[in-house]
Amino acid sequence: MQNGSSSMVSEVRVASRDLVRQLGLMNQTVAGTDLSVSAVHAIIEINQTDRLSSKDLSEKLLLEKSTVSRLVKSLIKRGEVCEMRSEHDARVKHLSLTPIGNNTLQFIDRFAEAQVSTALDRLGNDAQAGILKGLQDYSSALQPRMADEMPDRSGAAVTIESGYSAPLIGRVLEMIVSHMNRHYGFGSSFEAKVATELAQFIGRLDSPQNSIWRALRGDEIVGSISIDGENLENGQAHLRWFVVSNTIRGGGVGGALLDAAIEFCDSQGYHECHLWTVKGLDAARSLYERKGFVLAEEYRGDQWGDEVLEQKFVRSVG
Amino acid sequence: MQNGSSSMVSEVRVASRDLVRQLGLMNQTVAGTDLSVSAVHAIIEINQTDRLSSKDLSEKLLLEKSTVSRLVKSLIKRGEVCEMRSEHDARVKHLSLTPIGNNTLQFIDRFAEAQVSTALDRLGNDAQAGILKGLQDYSSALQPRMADEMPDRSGAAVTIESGYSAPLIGRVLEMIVSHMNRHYGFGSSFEAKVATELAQFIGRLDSPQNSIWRALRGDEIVGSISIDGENLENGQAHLRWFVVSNTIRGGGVGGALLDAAIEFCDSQGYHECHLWTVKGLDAARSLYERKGFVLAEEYRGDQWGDEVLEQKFVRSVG
DNA sequence: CCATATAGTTGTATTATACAACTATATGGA
DNA sequence: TCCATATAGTTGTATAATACAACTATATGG
Repeated sequence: MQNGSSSMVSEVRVASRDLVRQLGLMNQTVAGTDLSVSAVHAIIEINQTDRLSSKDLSEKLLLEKSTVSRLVKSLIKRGEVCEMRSEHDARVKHLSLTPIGNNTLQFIDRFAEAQVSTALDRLGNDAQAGILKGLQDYSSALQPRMADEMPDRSGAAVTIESGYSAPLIGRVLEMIVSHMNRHYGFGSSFEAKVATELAQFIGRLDSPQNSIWRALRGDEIVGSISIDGENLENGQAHLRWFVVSNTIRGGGVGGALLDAAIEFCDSQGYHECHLWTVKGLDAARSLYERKGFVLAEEYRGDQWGDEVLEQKFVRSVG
Repeated sequence: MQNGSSSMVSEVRVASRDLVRQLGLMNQTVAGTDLSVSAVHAIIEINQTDRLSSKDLSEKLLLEKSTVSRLVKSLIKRGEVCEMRSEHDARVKHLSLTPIGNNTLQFIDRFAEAQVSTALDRLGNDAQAGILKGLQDYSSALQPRMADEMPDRSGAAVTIESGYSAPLIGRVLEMIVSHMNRHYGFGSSFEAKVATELAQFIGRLDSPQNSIWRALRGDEIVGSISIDGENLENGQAHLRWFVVSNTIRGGGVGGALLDAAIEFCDSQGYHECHLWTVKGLDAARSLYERKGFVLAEEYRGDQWGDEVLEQKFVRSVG
């Protein structure tokens, strides 16, 4: 497992910050227009995709749907965009640019093209190609990858088993703690806390309210998830210690673990299943939301040691 | 003069947009925090520079001073930043991070480092280096360059002369029209308009209210500027047709032309000098502001043909 | 000494983002 | 077929950010 070197990472960050400033991304208006970044992106996307809906736009811009709804409304008011109700689904509206919107798009294109080509003209062809490749590699590498969307490089089959097998506690600790240490600097007190609670939980596995699953690649434990039915109020399950090894890419391991946990909750008749995570783990969030979890709360908390921005997700049954 | 190819430019733009979205730059909060992009940048800068003032910060972030003042005020209120009045200048306050601010900085660093290294780890060392170099090249190439800050590649001396010499109208037209065509798509009607007005103005050069200057490199006209004293109200001069050739880099040609025009205005007793420009020409804007021009108005206008976002700058004497 | 410049603050206006609740329409299982 | 639930989009609400302009306090140089 190779890490980008600390100096390389720092320098990428410096360059990224510089780009943000040069491109005016902190300013209220961009591209020589009186439009925001989001509005400029929206206009470009609306032009590029036939029959684009607000939902599509929200997904492309990675913005919340109400934000997009208001953005579209504002652009319609300016005369830049018009909408037409879909013939197939009366809820959906297809967005397109008006002639005014097309004028604005042309202006934006000229402005941006001039800006970029002015920059590129200062450099030779090799450097230009390097810029393009670097930007493309970086942006695609930044894409959140859901565990079950990436091809498994090892090619070995992974199975999901319920119950304990050695060295489950150690493996779970290793995977969780190395991740949290790397991302949040959590150290020994964090690991001690998790170990104590997990060990205590394993001692409670004989209770039908609790269960644990492990993902196995051969004999190797590469993932785990637990449902603790004794930790919250009656009728509420606590999804805990959900982790997939960094060596796993794809194969749907995370999704399968989550499915197993959810099926257990439903068959046990839990009304709700709660989990806590740290803001920013977008891949995990996507997976939770796909499985019916909804963000219930967000706060600064220290349940994992140091203070982080915590999110609580809840999946409710009826 | 080589242009970045149209396809190359488009692809750089696509990748840039994608980066904006992946990095969450359109979102209200970033880096797993409840802070804005600007606040995160501010915290990082305050940590990096001893005795940083608000003015310094405003220059680094490329944000307006009142925005920075409020941003700092907000961070102080949150307990992240403290300020200390300078011993040398009672107006200046030096900013530093509090222990709370340092905690936040550490969180941001970990978050960003994990994000970047997660992305970089997906790629080999060559691609990582390519990303870094591409980002660095692009951001530095995007830096606005003032004409008089860039070394003159030709090495030949440029002189400023007043009055007309052939083919002044043609050269001014060529420089202005190719620039505006490239940046804004202005075409034949624009050129006809400029030619008519410039030719008419040359016919008015015998009036002591008007004057024109040209920058000469040998016999070649590489820049020009005009003051039209009959175009606005009494006491107001109209600075028109200011242009420097793309082949000129540095040598202070733009500044020298502007100085000549300003000296003329002052000696003629004009109370004000007005000029119009297009929003987004940051290099020109810097130069104007350095010479005492102040943004007076900004609006959508079409004085140059197609509709653009126009800015009017005014330099007042007493 | 004083007109002017400068660093920073405040007045004012506008706008953008997101959580939550709501409305209208679609869907699929009983 | 019906109805509980899901979905696309809108609105309520709150908060915060950005910038032009005017102001206050301090510095500067003729």
